[in-house]
Amino acid sequence: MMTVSRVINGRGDVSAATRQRVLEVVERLGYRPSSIARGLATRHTGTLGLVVPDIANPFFAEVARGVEEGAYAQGYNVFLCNTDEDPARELDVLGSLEEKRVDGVVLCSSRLSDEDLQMAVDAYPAVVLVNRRAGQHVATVVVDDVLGGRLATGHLIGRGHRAIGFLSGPQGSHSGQGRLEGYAIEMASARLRRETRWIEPCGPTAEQGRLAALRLLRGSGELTALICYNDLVAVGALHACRELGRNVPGSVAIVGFDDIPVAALVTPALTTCRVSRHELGARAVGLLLERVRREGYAAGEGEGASTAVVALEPELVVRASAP
Amino acid sequence: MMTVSRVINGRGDVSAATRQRVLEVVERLGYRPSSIARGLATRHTGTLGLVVPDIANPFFAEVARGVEEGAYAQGYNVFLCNTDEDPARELDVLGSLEEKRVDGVVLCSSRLSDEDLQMAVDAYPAVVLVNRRAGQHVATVVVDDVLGGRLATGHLIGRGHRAIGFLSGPQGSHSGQGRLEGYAIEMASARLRRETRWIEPCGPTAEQGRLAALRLLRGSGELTALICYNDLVAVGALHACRELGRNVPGSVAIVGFDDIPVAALVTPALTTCRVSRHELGARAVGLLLERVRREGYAAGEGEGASTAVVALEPELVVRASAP
DNA sequence: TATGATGGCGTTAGCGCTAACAGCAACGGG
DNA sequence: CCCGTTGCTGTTAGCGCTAACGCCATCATA
Repeated sequence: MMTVSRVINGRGDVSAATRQRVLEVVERLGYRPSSIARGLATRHTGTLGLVVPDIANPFFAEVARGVEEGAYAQGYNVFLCNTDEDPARELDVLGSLEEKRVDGVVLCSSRLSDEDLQMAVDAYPAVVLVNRRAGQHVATVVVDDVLGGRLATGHLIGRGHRAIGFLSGPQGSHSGQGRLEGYAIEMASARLRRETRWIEPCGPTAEQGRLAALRLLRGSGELTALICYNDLVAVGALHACRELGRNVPGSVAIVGFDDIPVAALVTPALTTCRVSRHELGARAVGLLLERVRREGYAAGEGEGASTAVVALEPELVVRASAP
Repeated sequence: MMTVSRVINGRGDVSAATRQRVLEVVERLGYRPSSIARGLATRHTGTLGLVVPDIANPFFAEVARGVEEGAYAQGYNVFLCNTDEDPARELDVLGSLEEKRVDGVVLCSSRLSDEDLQMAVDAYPAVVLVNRRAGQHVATVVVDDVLGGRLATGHLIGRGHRAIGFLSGPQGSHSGQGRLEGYAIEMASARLRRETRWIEPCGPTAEQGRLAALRLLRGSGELTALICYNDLVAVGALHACRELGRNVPGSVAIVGFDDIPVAALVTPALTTCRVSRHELGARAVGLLLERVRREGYAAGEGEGASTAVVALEPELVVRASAP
């Protein structure tokens, strides 16, 4: 029995002959070692938790893909949990993952209060946060939204636009704030005028984007470009321009964010700011597994302390709506 | 220890006083029973496997959502696995799920050969197939594509169309075949002429849809309507019509399949045939848990034998492209 | 009063693995 | 010839839980 274990885990010394014999029997019996018995004995389960608001949201679906791929490559399986943006449910799934004794957790866009988040983080052997920060010493992967805002704004300024509007998305949105900040920075550094009325909050949907764009364009006819919170809002803005008889990009240039699939399919195709969501997930699971391994194999505080906070840089995809 | 177990699982007789005392201690210690130790003892892990080609594909993401929701509601956690449409990888993840001793598996669009599929199905306590059949006695949830094809075709016929083209998608596609069959049935029952050249296969992308639509419309100018394999192809057809100067829906009506998010956002908005992907997942996990429980609690062949094959009925969403 | 039939709780064993150590050959250097 | 060393394999104990049983009170029934 012990020898079998040694063969299967490839650890310890076993003669080639015995190894061969064991492998044959294993093959013949179709024997599969029980991961859960092993987990009980070793205190490592080879499982990770992935907590997202909603896997049906393409953003998180792609992140999940990145996470799963990385985990699979290293022999881990991942538990998928949806929180529905509900903090109570989030706590609940985190609890169930704890009972399942996962080796680590990737926690996306947590809606937990700072204290609850801290408690949750402490409860696990390893945690990586995505799109949410919690102090310097907890591993985190975020999108550099300020840079995104700067890229979009800088591109438009470079094309000669001076009066640039901003559909800033939901008031509480972290990414919206960051993008707006980038916009402000770039406008300021180009010494361009900024008007508060050029900034219009809106819901994150095409319809709400359309309405907000109508308000903005009617109220401030001088605008020649619009930066939109995300691509759905940008699509709404496109519809608004059509309604107002304003040509895109001739009369109004439009830039979106995220590069969702529709972005390339609407007419005119959207110029948009993208970050690889797949990479977001891949980096997160990379950080996580690094920590899991350190915890697992070298319990002695390795102190190799890799970067705890990774900020992914977005890039601008230039298409017809703002060439 | 045994009493604690009884309290936590709510089974067996425990006095109210003792229960209270146990619960207090559990609370104070922040004790979490180990799911894996329990799993080892009971041979039930409270975990399910979900195997999909690619979670980044919105179709499967929504199915996954349905599955996860149903599982969560019943206290199960789900392992997410991507196969990348690669049979070898599919076998591999199925193996790892087996080692994790999942209580059941939802297997989506399996690319396995019939024998491999059968072996995989036999290896688990419970399996439900989605979008793939494997004999009458293995539980399955599928989309009624024939009905979908009939709905799309019937709608067009009802609007007076007589010459209806069909962009039938990839040659090997199961759903494409079904939809085409529905088309044939409906055309026949309306005693309409059918031409082989009205049927044009194509890849499942917008670009390939565009090219196929160009071929079809140029070759058969008499067509007044196009049924498209899916919405992406339909978007391509829309572009093709624009290129050919043919108004949609005035000169050509277009119907797609799936109702992906773009469908409502393009102009004109797409008439399309939709089935709730969320429900697909929900039904699958429903069937699965039914079987898991039967296996688990009443080992005696309950023979309650609920329907093994569920076919979900699609519905037509009428929008501007084929009013 | 003897006789079950409970209700409440403890004991024992074992789920399937692995860590840690123990044993035993064979071998080479002193 | 002894002793350490290395290479291979077996033994023991225990990971944290629960199934199955056993034991003792208590209580209603014959």
